[in-house]
Amino acid sequence: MKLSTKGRYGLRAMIDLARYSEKEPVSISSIAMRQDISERYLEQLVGLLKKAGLVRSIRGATGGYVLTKSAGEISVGDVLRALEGSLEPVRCAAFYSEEGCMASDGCVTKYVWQKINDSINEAVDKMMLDELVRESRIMNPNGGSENPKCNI
Amino acid sequence: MKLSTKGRYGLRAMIDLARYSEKEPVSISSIAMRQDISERYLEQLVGLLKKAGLVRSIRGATGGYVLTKSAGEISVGDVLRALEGSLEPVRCAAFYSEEGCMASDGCVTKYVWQKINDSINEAVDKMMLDELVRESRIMNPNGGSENPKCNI
DNA sequence: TAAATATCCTAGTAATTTGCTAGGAATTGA
DNA sequence: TCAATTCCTAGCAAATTACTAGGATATTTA
Repeated sequence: MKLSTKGRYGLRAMIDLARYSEKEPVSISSIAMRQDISERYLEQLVGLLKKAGLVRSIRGATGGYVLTKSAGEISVGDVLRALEGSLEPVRCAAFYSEEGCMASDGCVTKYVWQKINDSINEAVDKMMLDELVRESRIMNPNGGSENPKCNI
Repeated sequence: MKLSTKGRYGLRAMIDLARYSEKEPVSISSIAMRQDISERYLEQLVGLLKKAGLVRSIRGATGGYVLTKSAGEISVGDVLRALEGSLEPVRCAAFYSEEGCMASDGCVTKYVWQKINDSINEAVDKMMLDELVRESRIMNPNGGSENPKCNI
């Protein structure tokens, strides 16, 4: 039940991007430097955020990325699902996904997975990015990593 | 953010065990047959449940396993944590676990991981095993797998 | 007492997933 | 033109997962 580095790094990157993209587009390299994430790997993560429509890219020199919506309209859930694919604990946990399961009715544990799925989604969908950006400015006024010395 | 087969199979096994161990100990092989799980693999899973103190073993012929407490006193959370180790989405999400992280204060995302962790634990800790056993008897009165034809 | 049925313990291992690195093409501002 | 950027795909080592396997130990029953 662990989040991968995609989710962990990607959320940090997104907070950073939200924080620094108000005046001008933010480049991958600047996020990578501040957040201490491999530039090449981060490229791929931001690619996922773009594919999900959370960020927009500006190509060429002085290019970079900006949010497509305000930080107050983007939830942690939006970000994590864009990066991790889905947060459901089991491949059949979302009520709409019958993917590969013939049980549908006779399955007792499916009820459990759905409850877990619902509670995760509820938690992540009520945390919005602007709140985390505010937090970041307070905790780390001079900029830099959202989690200094974090080796997790 | 997926549960492994340990958690998935293990919870099914535990529901089965709770359902059939009222009169006599339940053997690994009978659970394995009903739930269609590899006997040898299931041995290991039940070993984890025993180590966590949720079941007690009776060795020798006619032996098997029984619950150490009533099914109403065992939560889904107890079972899943016994099997998966911890349900925290990131290794620093539980407020007590500073494991490997030097950030403690300056970390913005930790707040997010804690919220997710709390919501997962709240969900799994309020579902008790007896409820699932009741559900199982209704859905599947003749016994057999908790999730027939489930290939997940 | 021997056989059958259990749990118990540890090691090995193939397949999958993760967490990157690498190369290079395309775009754009100065 | 050139430097800085995004964009796209492939490859790959390390870790993890999901088992299988072998065999020791305990207990009941014939």
